[in-house]
Amino acid sequence: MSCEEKATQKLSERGFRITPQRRVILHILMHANAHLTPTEVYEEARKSLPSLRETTVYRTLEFLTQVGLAQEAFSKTSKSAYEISDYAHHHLICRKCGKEVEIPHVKMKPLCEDIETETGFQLMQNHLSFFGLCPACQKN
Amino acid sequence: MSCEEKATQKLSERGFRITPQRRVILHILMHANAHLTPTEVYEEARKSLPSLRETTVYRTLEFLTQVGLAQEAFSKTSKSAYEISDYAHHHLICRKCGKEVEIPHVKMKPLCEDIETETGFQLMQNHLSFFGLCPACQKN
DNA sequence: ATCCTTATTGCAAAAACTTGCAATAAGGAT
DNA sequence: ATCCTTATTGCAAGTTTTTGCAATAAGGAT
Ligand SMILES: [Mn+2]
Ligand SMILES: [Mn+2]
Ligand SMILES: [Zn+2]
Ligand SMILES: [Zn+2]
Repeated sequence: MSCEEKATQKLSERGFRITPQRRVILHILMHANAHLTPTEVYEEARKSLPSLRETTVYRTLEFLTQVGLAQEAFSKTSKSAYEISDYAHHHLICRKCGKEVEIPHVKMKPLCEDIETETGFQLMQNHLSFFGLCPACQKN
Repeated sequence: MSCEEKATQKLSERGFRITPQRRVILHILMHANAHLTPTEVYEEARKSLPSLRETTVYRTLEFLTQVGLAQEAFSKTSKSAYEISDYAHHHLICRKCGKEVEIPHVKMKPLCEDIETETGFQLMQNHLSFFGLCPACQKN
Protein backbone atom coordinates (compact mmCIF):
# COMPACT_ATOMS: atom_id res chain seq x y z
CA MET A 1 0.00 0.00 0.00
CA SER A 2 1.76 3.05 -1.25
CA CYS A 3 1.86 6.21 0.78
CA GLU A 4 -0.54 8.19 -1.37
CA GLU A 5 -3.26 5.57 -1.04
CA LYS A 6 -5.26 7.49 1.51
CA ALA A 7 -5.29 10.60 -0.61
CA THR A 8 -6.36 8.77 -3.75
CA GLN A 9 -9.16 7.10 -1.84
CA LYS A 10 -10.50 10.50 -0.94
CA LEU A 11 -10.47 11.42 -4.60
CA SER A 12 -12.23 8.22 -5.53
CA GLU A 13 -14.96 8.73 -2.99
CA ARG A 14 -15.62 12.19 -4.33
CA GLY A 15 -15.98 10.88 -7.86
CA PHE A 16 -12.63 11.94 -9.25
CA ARG A 17 -10.47 9.54 -11.22
CA ILE A 18 -7.18 8.09 -10.11
CA THR A 19 -4.50 8.48 -12.73
CA PRO A 20 -0.78 7.70 -12.77
CA GLN A 21 -0.14 11.42 -13.13
CA ARG A 22 -2.05 12.25 -9.96
CA ARG A 23 -0.43 9.38 -8.08
CA VAL A 24 3.08 10.49 -8.94
CA ILE A 25 2.47 14.11 -8.10
CA LEU A 26 0.80 13.27 -4.81
CA HIS A 27 3.68 10.95 -3.96
CA ILE A 28 6.21 13.68 -4.60
CA LEU A 29 4.34 16.26 -2.57
CA MET A 30 4.01 13.84 0.32
CA HIS A 31 7.73 13.24 0.46
CA ALA A 32 8.84 16.81 -0.09
CA ASN A 33 10.09 18.71 2.91
CA ALA A 34 9.57 22.07 1.30
CA HIS A 35 7.24 23.98 -0.97
CA LEU A 36 7.85 22.84 -4.53
CA THR A 37 7.39 24.87 -7.67
CA PRO A 38 5.50 23.35 -10.58
CA THR A 39 8.78 23.00 -12.46
CA GLU A 40 10.37 21.16 -9.56
CA VAL A 41 7.42 18.82 -9.37
CA TYR A 42 7.62 18.30 -13.10
CA GLU A 43 11.34 17.50 -13.11
CA GLU A 44 10.96 15.04 -10.29
CA ALA A 45 7.77 13.45 -11.58
CA ARG A 46 8.95 12.75 -15.08
CA LYS A 47 11.72 10.57 -13.72
CA SER A 48 9.12 7.92 -13.04
CA LEU A 49 6.55 9.04 -15.61
CA PRO A 50 8.39 10.43 -18.65
CA SER A 51 5.21 10.96 -20.65
CA LEU A 52 3.99 13.54 -18.14
CA ARG A 53 3.73 17.11 -19.46
CA GLU A 54 4.04 20.47 -17.77
CA THR A 55 0.47 21.33 -18.64
CA THR A 56 -0.72 18.39 -16.61
CA VAL A 57 1.46 19.32 -13.67
CA TYR A 58 -0.03 22.79 -13.54
CA ARG A 59 -3.55 21.47 -13.87
CA THR A 60 -3.01 18.75 -11.30
CA LEU A 61 -1.53 21.09 -8.71
CA GLU A 62 -4.46 23.43 -9.24
CA PHE A 63 -6.85 20.50 -8.96
CA LEU A 64 -5.29 19.14 -5.78
CA THR A 65 -5.54 22.60 -4.29
CA GLN A 66 -9.21 22.87 -5.18
CA VAL A 67 -10.04 19.58 -3.50
CA GLY A 68 -7.97 20.49 -0.46
CA LEU A 69 -5.18 17.96 -0.80
CA ALA A 70 -2.55 20.56 -1.57
CA GLN A 71 -2.05 24.22 -0.85
CA GLU A 72 -0.34 27.01 -2.65
CA ALA A 73 2.29 29.23 -1.13
CA PHE A 74 3.65 32.62 -2.08
CA SER A 75 7.29 32.87 -1.19
CA LYS A 76 9.93 35.54 -1.46
CA THR A 77 10.05 35.47 -5.22
CA SER A 78 6.26 35.63 -5.34
CA LYS A 79 6.36 32.58 -7.57
CA SER A 80 3.86 30.04 -6.48
CA ALA A 81 4.82 26.77 -4.91
CA TYR A 82 2.85 23.89 -3.50
CA GLU A 83 2.88 21.48 -0.62
CA ILE A 84 0.66 18.81 0.84
CA SER A 85 -2.12 20.29 2.90
CA ASP A 86 -1.70 18.46 6.18
CA TYR A 87 -1.56 20.67 9.22
CA ALA A 88 -2.73 24.26 9.16
CA HIS A 89 0.04 26.81 9.26
CA HIS A 90 1.23 30.09 7.80
CA HIS A 91 4.55 31.68 6.99
CA LEU A 92 6.51 34.71 8.00
CA ILE A 93 9.23 35.62 5.54
CA CYS A 94 12.04 38.15 5.73
CA ARG A 95 11.79 40.36 2.69
CA LYS A 96 15.52 40.96 2.75
CA CYS A 97 17.24 37.65 3.43
CA GLY A 98 14.39 35.23 2.82
CA LYS A 99 14.46 33.68 6.28
CA GLU A 100 11.23 31.88 7.04
CA VAL A 101 9.38 31.21 10.27
CA GLU A 102 6.28 29.11 10.56
CA ILE A 103 3.18 30.47 12.27
CA PRO A 104 0.88 27.81 13.68
CA HIS A 105 -2.71 28.31 12.70
CA VAL A 106 -3.89 28.44 16.29
CA LYS A 107 -2.45 31.96 16.53
CA MET A 108 -4.78 33.05 13.79
CA LYS A 109 -7.86 31.29 15.06
CA PRO A 110 -9.42 34.18 16.99
CA LEU A 111 -9.07 36.45 14.00
CA CYS A 112 -10.61 33.86 11.71
CA GLU A 113 -13.58 33.35 13.97
CA ASP A 114 -14.03 37.09 14.21
CA ILE A 115 -14.03 37.37 10.43
CA GLU A 116 -16.46 34.50 10.06
CA THR A 117 -19.07 35.88 12.42
CA GLU A 118 -18.74 39.36 11.02
CA THR A 119 -18.91 38.51 7.32
CA GLY A 120 -20.90 35.29 7.31
CA PHE A 121 -18.20 33.76 5.14
CA GLN A 122 -16.99 30.28 5.96
CA LEU A 123 -13.21 30.39 5.80
CA MET A 124 -11.28 27.56 4.24
CA GLN A 125 -7.89 26.50 5.48
CA ASN A 126 -5.83 29.45 4.39
CA HIS A 127 -2.09 29.32 3.99
CA LEU A 128 -0.84 32.84 4.29
CA SER A 129 2.52 34.52 3.91
CA PHE A 130 3.39 37.50 6.05
CA PHE A 131 6.39 39.57 5.08
CA GLY A 132 8.67 41.62 7.26
CA LEU A 133 12.24 42.06 8.42
CA CYS A 134 13.91 39.45 10.57
CA PRO A 135 15.80 40.56 13.69
CA ALA A 136 19.17 40.27 11.95
CA CYS A 137 18.13 42.29 8.91
CA GLN A 138 16.65 45.06 11.04
CA LYS A 139 20.14 45.98 12.22
CA ASN A 140 21.61 46.57 8.77
CA MET B 1 0.48 70.00 -9.84
CA SER B 2 -0.41 66.55 -11.03
CA CYS B 3 -1.85 64.05 -8.65
CA GLU B 4 1.19 61.80 -8.49
CA GLU B 5 3.43 64.65 -7.37
CA LYS B 6 3.52 63.62 -3.74
CA ALA B 7 4.53 60.11 -4.63
CA THR B 8 7.31 61.20 -6.96
CA GLN B 9 8.64 63.53 -4.30
CA LYS B 10 9.01 60.58 -1.99
CA LEU B 11 10.99 58.80 -4.66
CA SER B 12 13.18 61.82 -5.22
CA GLU B 13 13.96 62.18 -1.56
CA ARG B 14 15.04 58.59 -1.38
CA GLY B 15 17.39 59.01 -4.30
CA PHE B 16 15.33 57.35 -7.00
CA ARG B 17 14.83 58.97 -10.37
CA ILE B 18 11.58 60.36 -11.69
CA THR B 19 10.82 59.10 -15.16
CA PRO B 20 7.84 59.50 -17.46
CA GLN B 21 7.26 55.76 -17.16
CA ARG B 22 7.00 55.92 -13.38
CA ARG B 23 4.81 59.01 -13.53
CA VAL B 24 2.32 57.39 -15.89
CA ILE B 25 2.11 54.17 -13.97
CA LEU B 26 1.69 55.94 -10.65
CA HIS B 27 -0.99 58.11 -12.19
CA ILE B 28 -2.90 55.09 -13.41
CA LEU B 29 -2.68 53.29 -10.11
CA MET B 30 -3.87 56.35 -8.26
CA HIS B 31 -6.98 56.62 -10.39
CA ALA B 32 -7.82 52.95 -10.53
CA ASN B 33 -10.68 51.75 -8.40
CA ALA B 34 -9.58 48.13 -8.52
CA HIS B 35 -6.52 45.96 -8.50
CA LEU B 36 -4.92 46.12 -11.93
CA THR B 37 -2.91 43.44 -13.64
CA PRO B 38 0.40 44.36 -15.26
CA THR B 39 -1.22 43.94 -18.66
CA GLU B 40 -4.05 46.27 -17.75
CA VAL B 41 -1.58 48.85 -16.54
CA TYR B 42 0.39 48.43 -19.73
CA GLU B 43 -2.61 48.86 -22.03
CA GLU B 44 -3.71 51.97 -20.21
CA ALA B 45 -0.27 53.48 -19.85
CA ARG B 46 0.78 53.19 -23.45
CA LYS B 47 -2.13 55.37 -24.47
CA SER B 48 -0.20 58.32 -23.16
CA LEU B 49 3.29 56.85 -23.48
CA PRO B 50 3.40 54.59 -26.53
CA SER B 51 7.11 53.86 -26.22
CA LEU B 52 6.54 52.12 -22.90
CA ARG B 53 7.27 48.38 -22.90
CA GLU B 54 5.84 45.51 -20.87
CA THR B 55 9.21 44.81 -19.34
CA THR B 56 9.24 48.24 -17.81
CA VAL B 57 5.73 47.87 -16.47
CA TYR B 58 6.66 44.68 -14.66
CA ARG B 59 9.82 46.20 -13.30
CA THR B 60 8.12 49.40 -12.25
CA LEU B 61 5.28 47.65 -10.44
CA GLU B 62 7.84 45.53 -8.63
CA PHE B 63 9.84 48.65 -7.82
CA LEU B 64 6.86 50.59 -6.53
CA THR B 65 6.00 47.65 -4.33
CA GLN B 66 9.52 47.51 -2.92
CA VAL B 67 9.47 51.16 -1.97
CA GLY B 68 5.99 50.85 -0.50
CA LEU B 69 4.04 52.96 -2.98
CA ALA B 70 2.13 50.00 -4.40
CA GLN B 71 1.10 46.64 -3.15
CA GLU B 72 0.51 43.33 -4.83
CA ALA B 73 -2.69 41.35 -4.48
CA PHE B 74 -3.47 37.72 -5.10
CA SER B 75 -7.00 37.37 -6.29
CA LYS B 76 -9.21 34.53 -7.37
CA THR B 77 -7.26 33.73 -10.49
CA SER B 78 -4.02 33.81 -8.52
CA LYS B 79 -2.67 36.16 -11.14
CA SER B 80 -0.97 39.08 -9.56
CA ALA B 81 -2.44 42.54 -9.57
CA TYR B 82 -1.44 45.83 -8.07
CA GLU B 83 -2.92 48.87 -6.43
CA ILE B 84 -1.72 52.01 -4.73
CA SER B 85 -0.70 51.34 -1.16
CA ASP B 86 -2.76 53.88 0.68
CA TYR B 87 -4.73 52.50 3.57
CA ALA B 88 -3.96 49.12 5.12
CA HIS B 89 -6.51 46.45 4.32
CA HIS B 90 -6.93 42.82 3.38
CA HIS B 91 -9.33 40.81 1.30
CA LEU B 92 -11.76 37.99 1.81
CA ILE B 93 -12.69 36.24 -1.41
CA CYS B 94 -15.33 33.62 -2.13
CA ARG B 95 -13.61 30.72 -3.80
CA LYS B 96 -16.76 29.86 -5.69
CA CYS B 97 -18.30 33.08 -7.00
CA GLY B 98 -15.40 35.47 -6.52
CA LYS B 99 -17.27 37.86 -4.27
CA GLU B 100 -14.87 40.06 -2.34
CA VAL B 101 -15.11 41.70 1.06
CA GLU B 102 -12.54 44.06 2.47
CA ILE B 103 -11.07 43.49 5.89
CA PRO B 104 -9.72 46.60 7.59
CA HIS B 105 -6.25 46.15 8.95
CA VAL B 106 -7.28 47.07 12.46
CA LYS B 107 -8.89 43.66 12.78
CA MET B 108 -5.53 42.07 12.21
CA LYS B 109 -3.56 44.35 14.46
CA PRO B 110 -3.58 42.23 17.62
CA LEU B 111 -2.39 39.22 15.66
CA CYS B 112 0.39 41.21 14.04
CA GLU B 113 1.61 42.55 17.35
CA ASP B 114 1.54 39.07 18.77
CA ILE B 115 3.63 37.80 15.89
CA GLU B 116 6.09 40.66 16.19
CA THR B 117 6.80 40.17 19.88
CA GLU B 118 7.01 36.42 19.50
CA THR B 119 9.29 36.28 16.47
CA GLY B 120 11.22 39.53 16.70
CA PHE B 121 10.31 40.20 13.08
CA GLN B 122 9.17 43.67 12.15
CA LEU B 123 6.13 43.20 9.91
CA MET B 124 5.61 45.35 6.87
CA GLN B 125 2.23 46.42 5.67
CA ASN B 126 0.89 43.13 4.42
CA HIS B 127 -1.96 42.86 1.99
CA LEU B 128 -3.45 39.44 2.47
CA SER B 129 -6.16 37.45 0.77
CA PHE B 130 -8.31 35.07 2.77
CA PHE B 131 -10.42 32.57 0.89
CA GLY B 132 -13.69 30.98 1.86
CA LEU B 133 -17.32 30.57 0.91
CA CYS B 134 -19.68 33.51 0.96
CA PRO B 135 -23.08 33.11 2.64
CA ALA B 136 -24.86 32.63 -0.71
CA CYS B 137 -22.46 29.97 -1.96
CA GLN B 138 -22.65 28.01 1.28
CA LYS B 139 -26.25 27.13 0.52
CA ASN B 140 -25.56 25.51 -2.86
C1' DA C 1 -14.07 -9.32 -21.23
C1' DT C 2 -16.04 -5.51 -23.88
C1' DC C 3 -18.32 -1.33 -24.40
C1' DC C 4 -19.55 3.63 -23.10
C1' DT C 5 -19.35 7.88 -21.12
C1' DT C 6 -16.78 11.64 -20.10
C1' DA C 7 -12.98 13.19 -16.99
C1' DT C 8 -8.35 13.75 -17.79
C1' DT C 9 -4.28 14.19 -20.50
C1' DG C 10 -1.31 15.70 -24.30
C1' DC C 11 -0.53 18.75 -28.03
C1' DA C 12 0.19 23.16 -30.12
C1' DA C 13 -0.02 27.75 -29.76
C1' DA C 14 -0.62 31.85 -27.20
C1' DA C 15 -0.07 34.78 -23.28
C1' DA C 16 2.33 36.22 -19.20
C1' DC C 17 6.51 37.01 -16.98
C1' DT C 18 11.74 37.15 -16.50
C1' DT C 19 16.58 38.07 -17.62
C1' DG C 20 21.14 39.83 -19.51
C1' DC C 21 22.95 43.32 -21.86
C1' DA C 22 23.42 47.58 -24.57
C1' DA C 23 21.35 52.20 -25.21
C1' DT C 24 19.27 56.05 -23.03
C1' DA C 25 18.39 59.79 -20.08
C1' DA C 26 17.78 61.71 -14.99
C1' DG C 27 19.93 64.51 -12.05
C1' DG C 28 24.06 66.22 -9.89
C1' DA C 29 28.56 68.58 -10.75
C1' DT C 30 31.34 71.86 -13.43
C1' DA D 1 24.79 75.08 -21.03
C1' DT D 2 27.59 70.94 -21.06
C1' DC D 3 29.49 66.96 -19.14
C1' DC D 4 29.44 62.62 -16.19
C1' DT D 5 27.85 58.98 -13.63
C1' DT D 6 24.91 55.38 -13.31
C1' DA D 7 19.93 54.29 -12.59
C1' DT D 8 16.52 53.11 -15.66
C1' DT D 9 14.65 51.67 -19.98
C1' DG D 10 14.25 49.02 -24.25
C1' DC D 11 15.48 45.08 -26.85
C1' DA D 12 15.79 40.28 -27.76
C1' DA D 13 15.55 35.99 -26.19
C1' DG D 14 14.27 32.74 -22.82
C1' DT D 15 11.21 30.68 -19.38
C1' DT D 16 6.90 29.96 -17.17
C1' DT D 17 1.98 29.55 -17.21
C1' DT D 18 -2.48 29.37 -19.61
C1' DT D 19 -5.88 27.84 -23.07
C1' DG D 20 -8.75 25.35 -26.71
C1' DC D 21 -9.27 21.25 -28.72
C1' DA D 22 -8.55 16.43 -30.05
C1' DA D 23 -6.89 11.93 -28.28
C1' DT D 24 -6.75 8.93 -24.45
C1' DA D 25 -8.00 6.10 -20.69
C1' DA D 26 -10.52 5.57 -15.84
C1' DG D 27 -14.25 3.48 -14.02
C1' DG D 28 -18.99 2.08 -14.24
C1' DA D 29 -22.39 -0.74 -16.88
C1' DT D 30 -23.44 -4.79 -19.76
MN1 LIG E 1 3.55 26.06 4.06
MN1 LIG F 1 -6.44 45.54 -1.96
ZN1 LIG G 1 16.38 38.70 7.18
ZN1 LIG H 1 -19.78 33.07 -3.28
